Amino acid sequence: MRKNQTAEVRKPEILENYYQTLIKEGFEGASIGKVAQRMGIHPSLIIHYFKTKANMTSELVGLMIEKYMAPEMLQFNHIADPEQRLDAMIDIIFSFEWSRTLDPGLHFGFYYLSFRNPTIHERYKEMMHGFRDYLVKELEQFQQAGVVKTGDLKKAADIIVTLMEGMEFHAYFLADDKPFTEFADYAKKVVSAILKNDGMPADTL
Amino acid sequence: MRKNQTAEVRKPEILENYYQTLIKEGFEGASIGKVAQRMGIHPSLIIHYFKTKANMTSELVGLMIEKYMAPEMLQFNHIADPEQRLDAMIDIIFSFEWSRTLDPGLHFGFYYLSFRNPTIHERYKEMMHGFRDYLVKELEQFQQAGVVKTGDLKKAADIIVTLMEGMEFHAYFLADDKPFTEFADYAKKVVSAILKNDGMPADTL
DNA sequence: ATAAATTAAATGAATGTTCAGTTAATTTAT
DNA sequence: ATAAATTAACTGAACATTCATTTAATTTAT
Repeated sequence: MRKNQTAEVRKPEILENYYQTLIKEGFEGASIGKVAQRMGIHPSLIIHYFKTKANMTSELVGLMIEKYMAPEMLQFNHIADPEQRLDAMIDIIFSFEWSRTLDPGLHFGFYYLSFRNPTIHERYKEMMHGFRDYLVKELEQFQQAGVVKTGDLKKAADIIVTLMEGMEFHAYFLADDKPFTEFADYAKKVVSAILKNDGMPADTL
Repeated sequence: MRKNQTAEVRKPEILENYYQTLIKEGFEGASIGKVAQRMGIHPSLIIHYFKTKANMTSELVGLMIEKYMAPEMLQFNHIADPEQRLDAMIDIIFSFEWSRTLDPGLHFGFYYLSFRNPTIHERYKEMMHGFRDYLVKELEQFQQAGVVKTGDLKKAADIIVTLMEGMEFHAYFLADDKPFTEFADYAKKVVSAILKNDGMPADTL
């Protein structure tokens, strides 16, 4: 058996296998031993790199944030017309594919973990804030272009993120056999109405 | 020495202590031993009543659903004016107190559990459907009274439940130090606009 | 007396972590 | 350029715990 892998290669490799193990076994079922088994290495090697399981979990969140924050999907600079561009953005945010950027099961798992693990709570907050702030920045441009008319961009962005996260909840607990798009389309209409302010009185707050 | 209790008393007593242990220790930390210790009884007594830990967890969800489905808060038959009654209902659903009917940490925990435990998934789905259907029924009355003008009551109810659940997410990941009511008020405006249909184009779906 | 409530003791499996030692790669000194 | 020194990757075995569960015995209420 040969060795040779630098830490730079091994650590992400372990994290990737941890991620897959978490998807397969859940947080209760995912152990260092199983990750090691899956990789054909010794459990203590994982400890060697991460010291503790908690560290490894924390570093995994870091990796996930990177993935989440490099949104290849969210690129529509090729669309010239502002309204079309706005619609394209909303389309993507409420698309099935976008909702599956992260494994929904794990996503909920980390939510829950946040309630007892301050480090993960902080990291997840950063992730959500990052996306919200990105939205606000985008909305500002749409506002200048006259497409977005609502006044409180931050609250509008908050509603978008909240509804976006709610899509997964809805799909899992309320949608039954209905396709994802059905309710997502409705949510998109709501968001459009808020942003474009078609008699939407949300500004009269 | 401790007194003998009948199963009818013991079982809910154990479930209540399991609930509290879950809040304190989380799903990873809550063991039969800790529940027993907390009650001053022997761990095997818990097994005697529930056979397995999974059974106990499943029965706990049943108890929680009962609590959730007997909403003492949601009683406003004393309000005669339909619009005032509708507003009162929305006020309660988006209130801090309502959001804390169940411990939010546990709530998320059971969400996550649902992804790997079909029984709990089914029960939680029932719970959510139950609340959604209750809302639809209420909305029908408001519709007949002319207060609610939107056409698709089911989708409207879905949005309400989704936003309601989203409130907890928002409070925990986006709100920072802002009071719960600030964003909740905004969400209420959105919901009102959807229901009362002030130029809200969600119906043109 | 009998059945249910409760405890006692024990089991086996799985866990994260430690520690000592081995092997390969890299750096340093000559 | 090469041997020695050092660092890093890696393994193996053992650890101390904790866990859910089983079986058997004992207490208590009726």
